[in-house]
Amino acid sequence: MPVKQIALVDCNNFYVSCERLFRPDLAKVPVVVLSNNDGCVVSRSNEAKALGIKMGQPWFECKALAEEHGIVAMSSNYALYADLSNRVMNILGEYSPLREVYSIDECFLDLTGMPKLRDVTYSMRDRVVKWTNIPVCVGVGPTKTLAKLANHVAKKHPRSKGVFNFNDLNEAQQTKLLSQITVDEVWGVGRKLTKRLAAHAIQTAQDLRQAHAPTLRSEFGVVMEKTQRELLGISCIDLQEHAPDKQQIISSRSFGKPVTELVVIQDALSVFVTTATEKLRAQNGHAALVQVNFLTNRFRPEQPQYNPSMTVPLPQPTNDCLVINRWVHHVAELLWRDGYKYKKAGIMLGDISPVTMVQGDWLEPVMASDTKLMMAIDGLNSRFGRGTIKLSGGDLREKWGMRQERKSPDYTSDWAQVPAV
DNA sequence: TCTCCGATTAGAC
DNA sequence: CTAACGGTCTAATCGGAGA
Repeated sequence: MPVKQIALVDCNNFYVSCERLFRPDLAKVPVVVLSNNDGCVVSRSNEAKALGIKMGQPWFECKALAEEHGIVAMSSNYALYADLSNRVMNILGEYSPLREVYSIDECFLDLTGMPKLRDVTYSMRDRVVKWTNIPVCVGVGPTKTLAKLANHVAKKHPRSKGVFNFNDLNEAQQTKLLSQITVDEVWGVGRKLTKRLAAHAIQTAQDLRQAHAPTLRSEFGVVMEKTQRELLGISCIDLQEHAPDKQQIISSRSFGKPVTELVVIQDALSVFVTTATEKLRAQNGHAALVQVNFLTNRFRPEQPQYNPSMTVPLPQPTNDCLVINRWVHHVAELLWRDGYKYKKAGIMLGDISPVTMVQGDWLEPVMASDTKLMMAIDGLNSRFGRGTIKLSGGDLREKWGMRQERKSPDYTSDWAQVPAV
């Protein structure tokens, strides 16, 4: 069996690249995109990276530097990113039916056996930029982990012109390359493991590859063992063409300002229930438990802290937002304590299983009336926009909604906001 | 003592 | 001028409860 050719295509600075699409004036300017609530930096242009802005850095910490250098910061616009992501993924899907959309900006493709592979990978890169204006890099290797590393090489070395194939290296070249890559660049090795590995004198990808396997297994567990085998070219992580159904669905948000009233949190929770049950119904599931939690601001340790959470089993599994909302509101009352500044709240739907049609009659499957109502709600919301039909009327969003002071217009979902040509 | 289950940890992006 | 540090998800592992 020939060696596999697994490609990882990764969009460069994805959110920033999306924002630049409709703002060509930002092409050479340092740009960052902020997380929800304008909290921290989640995407940086190369110029912003060069100025020392760190991934995940709180935005207020960057403000002085930003003003000094004219860094442009944007609130995140997920509708825009999701739309552009779909366009990129559709283009890539034409190169191979064996495609795993791994994240909003990354995609694995199995290109094994493809003639003129080198030309194909360059063509992918060119076509995506040409058709979407989103620059991407392509890494190829015999396993997903090595494809990831190859992508890292493609990004880092300008000489590669955005494409790098690990399979083109001989044994000695592989060893040399992996010795130059620190172990924290390896997929699955994060901050904590990097430290623990260092204690075993494992500093580079090559160190990890040639470490004593049984020791690695007993000290670091099966995940690390798989990572090592993947570095050796033995595939342990399969391509997942179809995303599996979710086992749990979370909806939570930090508030724009501290919340001190139960009704305000209740209002937020209703919105969370709406979005969570929409996702649940989209995968044709129902949940058997729901969890509610509140959090105070952990970055203000001088303020009184209270982070309650309660899980309730539902008497019957359901995906009905009205039913779940009643439980959530009830639990919220039980958890609530006056005198705290709440910073965040959320719900989690768990113990999810597929809905099986209730068979009441051999000819006519019975559909509960609440199911029909939910389908009607989903239909209207998808046709006329999310929020057309929603729970609870209290217009309290202003009291908890997130800060988004620098959001770009909805270019791809609202004609009225597209700039005139 | 073993098994099950919820909570915790570590990772990714 | 407020207030000023994300959100979702999975798999593995840990630790206590109950059989």
